Amino acid sequence: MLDDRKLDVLKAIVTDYVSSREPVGSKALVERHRLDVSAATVRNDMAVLEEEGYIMQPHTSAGRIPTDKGYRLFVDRLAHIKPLSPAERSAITTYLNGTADIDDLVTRTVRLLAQLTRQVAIVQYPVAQRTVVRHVDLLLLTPERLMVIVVQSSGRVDQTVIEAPTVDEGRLQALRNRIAEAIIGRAPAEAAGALGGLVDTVAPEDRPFAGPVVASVLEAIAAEPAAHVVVAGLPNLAGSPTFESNLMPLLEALEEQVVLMRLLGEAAGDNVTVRIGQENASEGFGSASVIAAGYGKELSASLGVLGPTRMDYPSHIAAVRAVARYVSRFLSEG
Amino acid sequence: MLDDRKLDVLKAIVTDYVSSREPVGSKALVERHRLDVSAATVRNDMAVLEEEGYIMQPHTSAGRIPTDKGYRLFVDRLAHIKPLSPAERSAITTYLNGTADIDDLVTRTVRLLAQLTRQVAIVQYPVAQRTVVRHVDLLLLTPERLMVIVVQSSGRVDQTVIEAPTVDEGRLQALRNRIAEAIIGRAPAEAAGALGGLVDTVAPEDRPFAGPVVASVLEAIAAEPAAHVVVAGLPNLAGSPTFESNLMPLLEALEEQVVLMRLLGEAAGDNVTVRIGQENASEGFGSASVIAAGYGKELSASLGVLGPTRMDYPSHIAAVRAVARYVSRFLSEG
DNA sequence: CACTGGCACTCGACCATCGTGAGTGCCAGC
DNA sequence: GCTGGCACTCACGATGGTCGAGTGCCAGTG
Repeated sequence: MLDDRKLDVLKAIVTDYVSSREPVGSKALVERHRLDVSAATVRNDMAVLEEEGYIMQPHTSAGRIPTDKGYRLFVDRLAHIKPLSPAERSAITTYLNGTADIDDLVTRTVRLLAQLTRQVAIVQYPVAQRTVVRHVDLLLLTPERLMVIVVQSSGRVDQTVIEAPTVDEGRLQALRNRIAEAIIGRAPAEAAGALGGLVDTVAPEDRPFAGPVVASVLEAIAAEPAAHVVVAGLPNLAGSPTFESNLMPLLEALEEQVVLMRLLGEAAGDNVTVRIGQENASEGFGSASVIAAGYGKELSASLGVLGPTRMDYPSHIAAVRAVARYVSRFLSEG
Repeated sequence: MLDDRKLDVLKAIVTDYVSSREPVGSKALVERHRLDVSAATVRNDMAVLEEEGYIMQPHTSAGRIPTDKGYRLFVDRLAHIKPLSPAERSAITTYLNGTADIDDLVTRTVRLLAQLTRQVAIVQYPVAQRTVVRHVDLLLLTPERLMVIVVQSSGRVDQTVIEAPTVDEGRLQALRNRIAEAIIGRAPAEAAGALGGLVDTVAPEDRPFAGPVVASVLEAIAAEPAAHVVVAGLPNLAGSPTFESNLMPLLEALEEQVVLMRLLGEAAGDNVTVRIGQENASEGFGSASVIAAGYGKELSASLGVLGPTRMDYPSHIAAVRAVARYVSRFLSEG
């Protein structure tokens, strides 16, 4: 159905359209690519490609532009991932070296991606896959207020201030020790179970303060770390004529954490996934593509870039993959 | 120079232009406002106002629009702050009630402001004005790694994991107690001073691990909490023709924390400050106005909204002030 | 049979022209 | 000092015509 030359034509159309942003015609095509056939022949091929739904005309007597299906074929079979330039490679290392903590890492990563691809970058905060409770502290702030601190192996620290009836330091520490004994070294789910019966076993006179304390510990280990997402490179949207016309709904969507999460989707390992145009589950992203990859291992999540369907897939796929790998290495090395 | 009627005319021009977004002419003015004079008279007044630099014509034979100077006069002398509607008032309370922590408070506040004003909202994370060290904990994770936890009265918790030579629990706790004694209840600056000489007084054999521990405590209390700023309501920019033409530099600027901080400026107490057009220090915000207010007391910072110079000052000033006050109350009540 | 050159046709982009009307400044009169 | 009247200006939108890139089709050729 599609012989090699037709595939070449499609490939040429995609690359030309991506770089010129304008519908590409048969004549320009034979000039810019060594196709070794005449424009008329290319026209015939284009007619077939159009019939099959890989390309389309924005209006009669204009050049052709790729459809979602065309891009898909291009990404799956025609594009070979373009290795990063040395400059880009070194940008990644210099940008990420000297990272202080997770917050910093995420911030730097999202900026890096936005800069490398000149698209909108999206990075999800890594969430711990396995974590255990490592430390519990009860701390008298004032006679009526105490702070509950729970530290997990993931590095997560929850602290809550609660009101509680007056209690002396000794009984407080006794309670702390009992709680610590029950949950330290355990995963949140187990720990919650172990805490369940604990209140019943404390002396009745201690229950008024033990109750709230245990409750807040439970809350700390139960609370799903809010899956958090950060975005950078929004200015790059404004440069793209594709989006400029109706920026508003897009910007709106990009302020919604939920939408962003869905866009990144599930990413397994550091495989790069590409979602083109209508393939995106979310409303309003019909003319956008997302290139995403997972990163990290025990601490893991997704990152990616979003741009117009007319984007430079070979380069951007390489960039996303490289950044994901680098961040993974960074996380596992501490 | 400017009699009452001229001021009335200016006021009418500002309000009409804000609501209609179109240059306003003399005829429309007398029709929509009870000025009790003819259009010709208004034209004379407008000529004076233009001469004085309060209004201008985008082109000959078009209506007039206010200049920065005109808006300034309007804000300072003509506008009376419009009380919030009951709906808005209740929106504030329902939106902010049920706030869990500082993070949550900031996120909700910025969204609330964006929604109330339909402009870009900017909220700075509150930073502690006065804080004292409240708690120090040294925690053996593995024989070679220990976690240092420092809690300050601001609610801030720093935890760091450091590598240290093997040490037993007893000597570790002894060190903890000495550190605690030296710094608990003190402000960071004093505490740092008190810690300075401490290493010299520990037994020489303990120094290998005492050194790093003290260093990390110092770091925890020294580190300025990064002044952090969040933004919401960017979609509202896209709706405004003022900005739509050159969105890109604006979006770029709004991704820079430093720029945002400068835009909010120093806000004293909960006084509302208004910066109109060129009054903004930052480049590229010549056609934008910022309404900002401080909030909070011990924990304090600034918040505000950014929009086109052509914005509804009376309402937005009211909204910013109300939100700032509400958030302040929220913070002081715990 | 696939490819090519030629040709008529289509249709959006671009440009110049022109009428319209809102809005102005000025002036004489009340 | 205010008003009505009047001539003038100029952005805006509609109209229409030209231009050219690009197409589809067809007959001819190796």
